[in-house]
Formats: sequence, structure tokens, C-alpha cells
Amino acid sequence: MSSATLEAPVRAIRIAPCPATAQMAAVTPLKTACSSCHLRDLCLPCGMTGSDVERLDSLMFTRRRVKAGQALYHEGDRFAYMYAVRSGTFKSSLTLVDGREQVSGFHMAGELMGLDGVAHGTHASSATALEDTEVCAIPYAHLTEVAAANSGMQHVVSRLMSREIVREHSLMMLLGSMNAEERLAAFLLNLAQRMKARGYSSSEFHLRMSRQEIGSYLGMKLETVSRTFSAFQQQGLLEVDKRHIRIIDPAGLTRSFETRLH
Amino acid sequence: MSSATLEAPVRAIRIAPCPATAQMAAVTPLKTACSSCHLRDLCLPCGMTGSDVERLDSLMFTRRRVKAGQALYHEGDRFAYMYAVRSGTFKSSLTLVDGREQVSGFHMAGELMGLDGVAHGTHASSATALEDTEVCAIPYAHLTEVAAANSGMQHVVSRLMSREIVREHSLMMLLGSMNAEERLAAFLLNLAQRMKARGYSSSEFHLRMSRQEIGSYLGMKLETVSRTFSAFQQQGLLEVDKRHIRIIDPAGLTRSFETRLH
DNA sequence: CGTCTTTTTGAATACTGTCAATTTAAGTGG
DNA sequence: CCACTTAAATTGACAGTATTCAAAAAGACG
Repeated sequence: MSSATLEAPVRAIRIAPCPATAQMAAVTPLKTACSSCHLRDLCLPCGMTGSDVERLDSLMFTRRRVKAGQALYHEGDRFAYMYAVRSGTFKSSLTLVDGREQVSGFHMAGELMGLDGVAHGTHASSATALEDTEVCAIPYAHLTEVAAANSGMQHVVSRLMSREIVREHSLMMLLGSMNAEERLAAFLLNLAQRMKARGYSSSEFHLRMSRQEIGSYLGMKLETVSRTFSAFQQQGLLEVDKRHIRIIDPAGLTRSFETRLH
Repeated sequence: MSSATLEAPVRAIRIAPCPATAQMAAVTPLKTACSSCHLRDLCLPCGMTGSDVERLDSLMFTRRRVKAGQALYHEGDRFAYMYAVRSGTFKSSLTLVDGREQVSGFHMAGELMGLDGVAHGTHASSATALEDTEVCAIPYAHLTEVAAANSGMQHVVSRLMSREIVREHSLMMLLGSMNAEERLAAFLLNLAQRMKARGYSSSEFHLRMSRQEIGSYLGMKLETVSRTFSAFQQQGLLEVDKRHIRIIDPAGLTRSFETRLH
């Protein structure tokens, strides 16, 4: 139940002009204006000016709820929307030839999903809610229309895509050159930083993903993830209770992947 | 010397309106029109119409030569150009905190580099020539100008960036879920396919990168790369003579990473 | 021709994966 | 509400794979 306190701030996000109920949202999707969104600083951090945001507002993005375990889109679906997470957590994943799942990312409030679909017009990965979630659906065609009339907006979209490329670079780095402890340490510190950016505690949080999903993302088996959590606990770096994490010694965690000896 | 025959077709690429000498190029950079470029089908495969290409031509990209071992740009350099490889091979890499190099990609004729710089206005990785090379320098500011006046062009740029994201997804997959043999097999088959798309033999080619660079890219040590080459040779899948590769049994290579048993 | 780099190969070690058993948590249905 | 089933997480023992250290051979280059 300790996770409830952590969830509270996310649940508190409400759109000023449309304080509708959840029931209404399920039937008639809410529209959301970026200018009044509590997440705008996270979502559009690429130097958007006030006038850019106003232009975005002309689109009034549709909100959509996705329940825990449900998919927002599937690998191969036609690409028409990109999505901004409003609340909750998603995973991106793709299915390997042998049927196993490969997790390629986790997405928290204010982060974007679906940009990999621009390339071929179909989503290259699936997005699945790890808890009850809410997203803004951004019609890509409309976005490019706005962008065509406004080069500033175009820059924003380009930067967002480039940011995704950079993000994946660093993950490749992680997968290519780190051992199990370093990978998990980097993962936890990254999560902590993102939690902090969202106003949560960076030292204590609840994992929304399973050991298996973490392992898939970090390129290791779920047993190794579990063992590494235990090792960190024995080293006095963490307290772990299933999915509840308390970081006791962040500097020690940082050292564990900066002090590369092998 | 066997590589000379492989290089010949690349060297043969000449721009129709400007058949200048290499010496001239070093002093007064040549300008290149996309419409007359032999690589246009590789470089702009995202559904560009004839009129789009004409608009691109108004920019007349500057050509630049980069000698083997030299950097086209460094990690941290201000981002102003993206680059299209005209001939030769590049590697993208970044420097880890401990000073080691992490290779994040290899780029052949017709492929783009530098898109990771859009995010923060500085290049997130370095690009180094693995042999004597030639690139088209594409001023990003001009490109966005053209794109602003032409939404079709904007789509092209967006698709190119998205394609980069998808490419990195598949590399992550590789790093996250494959063993040494599978990684090297996937790498070689990918190279073979790209050679074929450029009109070279897909069964016999010359590697432009060292075992160490391959290892860095694939997340394994150079010794393991070497051992895996030897293993493939013993299995009758390859003939390896240093950097000269002949693929004897492509189907066998494919099986080696499709028949995933672990 | 000597030096430096790259590549190959061997032997020992370390790490991660595999298999299996147990515990705990979370649903499900009577 | 409780027994039952299912899923998630932990832990141990062992096997397998990749890394490390070391040495030697083969080119590359001035």
C-alpha cells in the first residue's frame, strides 16, 4: 500500500477546462490543451515559445485511458498518432522471431511514445500499460500540418526524435559495455532521476515493471536481476522489498558503474 | 589488394555537372546535386517525389573529403550539418567515462550521419573515416527552411530520423538477447545485405573495421570476435582471411541466429 | 628492416544463464 | 471468507559462455 502515496501526485493531474469524471472520459474522450497541462515542462522541454504552444492548443489532443496490461498500440499497427503519457507507466516492446518479448523502453508521465512509427507508417514496437494510464493522442498528420506552417514547431518535433536517438545510444552503450551490477545501477539511477523530475522522491519509489521486464530491457535474465538486487542490498546500497525500492547510498550506486575495473 | 576490386565501383561515382579532380576538391569543395547523384536511391528512399528532389537541388550540397582515420566531427561539436556518405565507410562512436571507445554504428555510401545532433545542437557522437571517404555536407538550417516550405520534404527528414530509431531498436534487440555467434552472424548478414544494395557482392567483401571495433559495436571483446570468426570457418559457414570475408553458407548463418536454443 | 598494430590462439578465471525448489503475493471461484 | 490456482520473486547448485591474461604470428608502415 505504500505505493498509494507515490501515486497520489499523478492522480491529482486534472485538466483545468475539463474537470470531467472518469466515466465521461471513457465515453466521450476529453480534449486537452498543452498550455494548461501540468506536464508541459516535461513534455515539451525543447525551447517551445508561448506562441508555439498556442498553435499546439488548436489541436486539442484527445485523451485516452489504457488499463493495466492493455496495449495502446501493437507492433505493425498503422501509425497515425504519437502519444504523450499523462499518467502511469508504459513499456515498449517487440516480439522476437522465437516469440519472446524484448523490452525496448519504459515511459513515464510527460514522455512520448510511438515515434518509431514514422519510418514505415506502422508501429515498430508495441506499447503496453504497466498500470492504469492516461495518454494524449497526438494526430501525427495534424502535427505535421502545424509544423509546416511553423518552423519552430518543426524543430520541436525533430528534436524530440533526435532525443530518442540519443537515448537509445546511451542504452546501447549500457548493453555493450556494462556488467549486471552496472546495468542495474544505471537503470535505477535513471529511474530515480526521472522520478525526481516529476516531483517524486528520487530515493524511494515503486517499480512498475517485473524482474523479467527489467531483465529484458537490460539484457539479462530475471534471476540475475533478482540476484543483483540482493547483492546491492547486502552492500548496503539499497533496500528492496519486491517492487518497492529505497536507495540508501546513491553515490555508491554511481561508483558501481563509474569505477569500471573490467 | 583484393579490396581494390571491391572499391572500384565506389570510386567510379562522379558527379555529372562537375567532373573535377581530387586536387580541386580539396581547395574548392565541389557542389553536388541530388538529382544527378548515383546514390539517390539509397540516400532518399522515403518516397521523395521529383519535385522534392528539385527543391533539394537548390541547396547543392557541399562535398567534403575525409581521409582514413580522420574525424568528420567530434562528440560535442556544434551541430550544423548532417552528412550523407558518398563513398567509403565511417564509424560513429562515443567515449565512455573511463576513456574507452564505444562504437554505435557503421555507415556506408548512401547512409546518413549526424542526426543525433539535432537533439541538443551538439553532436552526441563522433564520426571517423575507416578509409578515405567523401561526404555530402547538408546544412541543417537550410534543410529545415526547405522543409518549412514543403511538407513532403519534412516527412522525408522525419522518416529518416525515425528510421534511425528503428535501426537502434534492432541493435538493442541484438545486444539484449543474442550470444556471440548470433551477434556476429547478424552483423555479417546485415553487412552483406547493405553491400548487395550498393551493387557489390553480398557473399564476398572486405571489412573496413577492426575486430576491436566490431566487438565494441556488438558488445563483445575483440578476442571473442576473432574466436567466433574462427568457429564459423570451422563450421564451414565462412572463409576468413583477416578482413576479407567470403560467406559460403548464408542460410547456415541465418539459422545460427534464428534457431535460438538458449 | 625494425617497430607498431592487428589478429589469432591457449589456459584459467569470472560471470551469467539454466534448472529446480521454495516462498510470497495476487487473483479466482466456491 | 477461504481454499485453490496462477504468477512473481528469491535462492542454490551447476553448466556454459565470454573475459582476462599471455604469447606468438602476421601484416602495415615509416
